[in-house]
Formats: sequence, C-alpha cells, structure tokens
Amino acid sequence: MARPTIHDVARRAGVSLSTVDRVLNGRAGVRAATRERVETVMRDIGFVRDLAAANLSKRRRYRFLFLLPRGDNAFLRGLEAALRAECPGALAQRMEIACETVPPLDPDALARRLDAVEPGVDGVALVATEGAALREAVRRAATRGLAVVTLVSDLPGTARAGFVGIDNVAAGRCAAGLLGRFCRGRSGPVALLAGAMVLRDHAERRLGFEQVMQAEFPCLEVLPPLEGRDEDGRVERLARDLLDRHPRLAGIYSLGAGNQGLIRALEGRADPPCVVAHELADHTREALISGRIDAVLHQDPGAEIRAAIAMLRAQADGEAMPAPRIGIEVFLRDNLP
Amino acid sequence: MARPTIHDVARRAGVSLSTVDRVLNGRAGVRAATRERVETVMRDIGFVRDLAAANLSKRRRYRFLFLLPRGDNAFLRGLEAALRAECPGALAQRMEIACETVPPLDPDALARRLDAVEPGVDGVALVATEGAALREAVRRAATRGLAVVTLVSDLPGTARAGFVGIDNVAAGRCAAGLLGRFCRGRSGPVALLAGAMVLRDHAERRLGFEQVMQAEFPCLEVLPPLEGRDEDGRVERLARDLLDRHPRLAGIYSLGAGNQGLIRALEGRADPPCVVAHELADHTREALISGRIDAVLHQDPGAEIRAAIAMLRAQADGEAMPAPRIGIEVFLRDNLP
DNA sequence: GCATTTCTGACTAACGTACATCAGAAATGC
DNA sequence: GCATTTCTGATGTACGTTAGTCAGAAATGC
Repeated sequence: MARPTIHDVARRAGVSLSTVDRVLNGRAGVRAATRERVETVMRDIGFVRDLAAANLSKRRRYRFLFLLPRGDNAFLRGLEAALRAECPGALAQRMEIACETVPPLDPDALARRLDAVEPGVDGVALVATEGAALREAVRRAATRGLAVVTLVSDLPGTARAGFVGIDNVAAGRCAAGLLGRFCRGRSGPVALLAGAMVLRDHAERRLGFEQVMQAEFPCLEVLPPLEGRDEDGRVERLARDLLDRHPRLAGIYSLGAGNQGLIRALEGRADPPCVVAHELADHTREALISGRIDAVLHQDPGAEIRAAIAMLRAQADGEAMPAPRIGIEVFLRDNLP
Repeated sequence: MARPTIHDVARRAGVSLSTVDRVLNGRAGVRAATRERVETVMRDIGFVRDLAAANLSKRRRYRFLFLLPRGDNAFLRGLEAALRAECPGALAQRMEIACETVPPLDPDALARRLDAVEPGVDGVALVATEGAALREAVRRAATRGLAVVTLVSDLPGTARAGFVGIDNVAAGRCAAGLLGRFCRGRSGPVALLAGAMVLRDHAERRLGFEQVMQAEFPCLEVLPPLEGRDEDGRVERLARDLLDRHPRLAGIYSLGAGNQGLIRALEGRADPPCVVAHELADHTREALISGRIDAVLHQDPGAEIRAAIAMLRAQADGEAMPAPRIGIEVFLRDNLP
C-alpha cells in the first residue's frame, strides 16, 4: 500500500540497508550476483528513490555564476529577468545563482572575468562572443574543473560543457521561409539587419536565411548585412538610411536586437516592407499587433535559463548532460502569449 | 555562509523552533507582533524553506487519475505517451498517476467514469466533451471534494478547478492569418476540416478562424465545416470528396485530428491547396518537409501534462492555482524540432 | 588450510522540516 | 489579584535517504 522504501528493498532482498545503498549509489563492494538480486527486487516492488530525502541527506550545495552582457538589449534584459525569477526556485533546490553583467561585444573582458572566477563556484554560464582570448579562458576553466556553459551564442570547438540556445541556422531558414512567402508578388530587395558578425548566433542566422532565399526565392535580392551593434539608436539610423535609399524594399529580416529603433524608423512610411524580427518584447509585440512587424521569431528566456541551470547542475553532479532543445517559436499577431 | 534554516531564524528572532514553525505554516497561537518579528528575520537573513525537507517531513502523497479518449487520434496518443513519460518523475515527488482511456466523443461514458472514481484519488484530469451529464458529474465531483482539471478541451461554467490547454480561438485566428497570407493571389474557397463540434476546442478554433477570414480576407470564401470525427479513414473520404468537388480549392484548415487521412487524400493532386493543420506528429512533420502541409499549429503535450499535474497538485495542497499559459506553437518546415 | 582480500551487516548520526505534547509564561477578563 | 485564556518554549519523534565506521563472514590465492 504505502510506497516502498530502501528498508522494504533490503528486507525483500535479504540484504542490509548498507548494501541497498551501495547498489543504489553505484558504490563498490557488492558482488555482481547480490547487486542483481537487489536490482530485481527494486523493479519487482516498484521502488523509486525519494528525491526529497536523497537531496536532503546529501546536502550538496551548488554555486553557479551567470555572465550576461550589459546594455539596452531587450532580449538580454529579459534573460536576466528570467534568471532572477528562477533564483528562488533554484535556491529551494540548494543552488545559489549569482548574476553579473559584462561589457557587450568584448570577448577579452569576458575572458578576464572568467579567469577571475573565485574557487567554490561550480559552473559558469555565459553568452559567448567569438575571440581567441575567450577560447583560451574557457580551456583554462575546464582544466581548473570549472564547468562552462554557453548561452544563446555558442563557442564550438572549445571545452565548454554544453550549449543552450536555439539552432540559429534553422532560425534564419525559418525567417526566410516566412519572409519569402509573405513577400510573394512583391519585387525589390530584402535587407538584413544584424547586431555584429562576431556574434555567432547572428552569423548563423544570416547563413540560414541566405541559404533558403537563394534556393527558394531567387527573385528576391538580399542586400549585404548592416551591423547595428544591438543598439536602438544605431539601428534606427541604419534603418532610416536603408529605407531612404531603397524606397521599394520588399522585406527586412532583423536578426539581432535594437528593434525599437527599427520600429521607430518604420513609423509613417508608405508601402512599408514585410518585417520578420527576433525576440518578443513589449515593443515587438506592439509592432506585431499594429502590423508594422509581420512575424517574430522567439526563444523562451525562461526555458533557456532553466536548461542552463539543469546543464550546470548535471555537470556538477557528473551526470549525463541533458540535451535540451530550445524551440524556435514563431509569433504572429494571433498567437501572442 | 551556509544556507539559513529555521534554527537560524529562531535564534535571530529570539523565539523557539515551535514558534517559527507556527509562523511558517500559518498555524494559530502566535501574537501578531511575534509573527511579524519572525517574518522580518526570515526576510533579513534570506530564509527559504527547504522543499526537500518539508515534503519529506509531511510525507504527503498524491493520487491522480487521467482520463483520455481512446482511438487512433495521434495527438491524444502523444499526450498519453507524455503522461507516461512524466510518471517516474512525478513518482519521485510522491505523486502516483494512473491513466485510463474512455470512449471518445461520449460525454455520458465519461460522466459515469467520473462518478465511479474511488475515494482516495485526489484529482482527475480529463479531456472534456460537451454534454449535460458530464457537467453534472463534474459538479458532483466538486461537492465530493474531488478536483477536476480539464485538459485540451474545456468545460467552462462548471466547477472544474482549472483548464490546461491552448487558447483555441486564438489558434483559429492564427491559422487564418497564416492561411490567408499564404493564399494571397489565389482565388477559390477555403475548407474547414473538423473532428466534431461537440468538442469545444474545435468549435472555438472554427470561431477564431472565421473571425479573421471575414475581417481580413473577405475575398476567400469559407465552406461549412466537415466533421471527420478525428478518424483517419473518415477524414480521407471527406477530403477526397472535397477535392473532387472543388478543384480550385485555395486552402484547407484542418483543425482536428485524422491528418493522416488528409495527407493521403492530398497525394498526387495537381495544384494542391495551402494547408494549415494541427498537432505535430510523424506524419504531419513529414508532410511539412515534403511541402504537402504549409504550417502546423501545435500544443506541446509534455507541457500540458506537466501543467495539469502542477494544477492538480496545487489544488490538492490548497495552494493558489498556477495559471499556465500553454503556447500555440507554429511550425514551418524550418523550425521543426 | 591458512592468510589475505573482498563483501556484507549492524549501527549511528546527520539533513531540515513537520507536528504533537506538555508545561510554564504572559496577557486578559472581571 | 485571581482565574482563565492565549501564547510560547522545550522536547521528542518521524520522514527516507546518505554516508561513515567497524566487525565479521565469505570468497580467493597459494
């Protein structure tokens, strides 16, 4: 009737509590035959280890650090908010999570900060920017036994324990599929508005976008990308200039941040282009409703934060890495959350 | 340094463990001034109740029952699989979850089963079908103290503790927004393929779809809905007949199940219509890739199951109801997970 | 068949909270 | 100022697991 405990397992298997514990936690000192007997009993009576009791008894504590770029990037601020929202829950599970901001688009500063992480911290999650110094710092962290997880933008080929974020090539392809179909019947070029190409996520989105545009919508010319450095003001200037130079622009794929600037630049234009942008926020949501933006591709900050925490924790426990797939969400006016 | 416990709170507040416990669990017998002092200390030193220890100590156990319609409905089978996948994790958190299937589209059978739920079960989750007998049974369950959560399809106006599922009106609107834009430049009618109108989710999707079609794409005529009862064979017959009668069909919104039949019916047709369907599964995924279907609206079964479990548990604990928003996911060929 | 190594059992003390009991202190009514 | 009621403290046990020690049993080498 009541749920079976290790006591029940021990009794049924005719062994002691200690032996059951050894089997359960994969410790040495149990003959193969005994181990098997215990495992069979566990399956037979449907024993499930009580997580609450196990965690309580282990009293393992975890310290993690998140390094997020500073600045007015709405998505990153949302990510930070999501992180703070997760903290209490994580704390209840014995995880202390610190969050610090670092200068944006500066891999050297990030590398220095990573080198300076105090001992006692079990893992670090960071938004990577391409750069040799950072790659080296990640390598050093790994040799020190500090787990590093990349978030949003990856740094493949390093010893980072894992990456949490969307498939950015697929995101670019997806944007092209939407923009291409939405622009059907229009002629004129399509513009790419990025943050910076040292951000791997931006570079990958561009790649995917151009793949599909060339293959499926060859009649739409794609202009070379503009780099707005994810800053609203800069993006606004670039976008105004773009719209002035190309009055018949068919579409814009804004694959970075700074959409507030883009939206301001679009205001009051006659025959506005189709726009696909990234990341749902107050301003992009409003723009979807008003029709200034046609679609928003999104990654759920909460899901990413939780996945990163789970990854850091699995790494700290020496468990198998979870392989979290963060979905590319598509928002139109009518499926806004 | 170490995480504060109730012992620390008691010491700092100059009260005993018992008093802290009384405050923490809202028990009577504490003067207002004392209570406030304890609460202040908790905030000051950042005390967070250790869930593992609390749950362990309470040794509360939960029994929940899921009632899912039988049949070959791919989405429902996916939901069942997701439920079974959640069971072990739930068990580790002291929740026993049973799953039973009931005849589909039969509110009376569902009502009878609900009435027969044995005492000791803390809550039931079910996919509702409109019907007076079921509404009555839900009312009786509430008076018996049995929590009922509706899943996927709601039964508003009853005493169900909550609903877990997408906003189906919004899903219909979203489908219309996509289908309308994808069909731009085509003439010809648009067809609606539903399961049954006694399913509130289907009725709501139709409502939202027609709202947007009338308001924004008035040149596309929407045909009256066909009811395929969510069965592949029936849907296939209906779809073949539809395509024969309307060779210039511009689009199909398949808002129910049975898409395998629809896909078979579409096979080999010249000038096929734009198709927006619901629920990602092996066959809809393949159809997205091959281009037979243009977009799939999806609800994540795993998220719904977890939300339903959380809701049942909150209800059992007398806690505030979580209000989980299950997102309407949009899948195109390039953002398939 | 003896020494050695490898397993196993019995026992114990935690982990942080819940909850019950009982005695004594403080506040309250009159 | 007494009896009563309302708070509070002290104490103990329990939840199911982890993790350690130590003694003794069983298997192994030779």
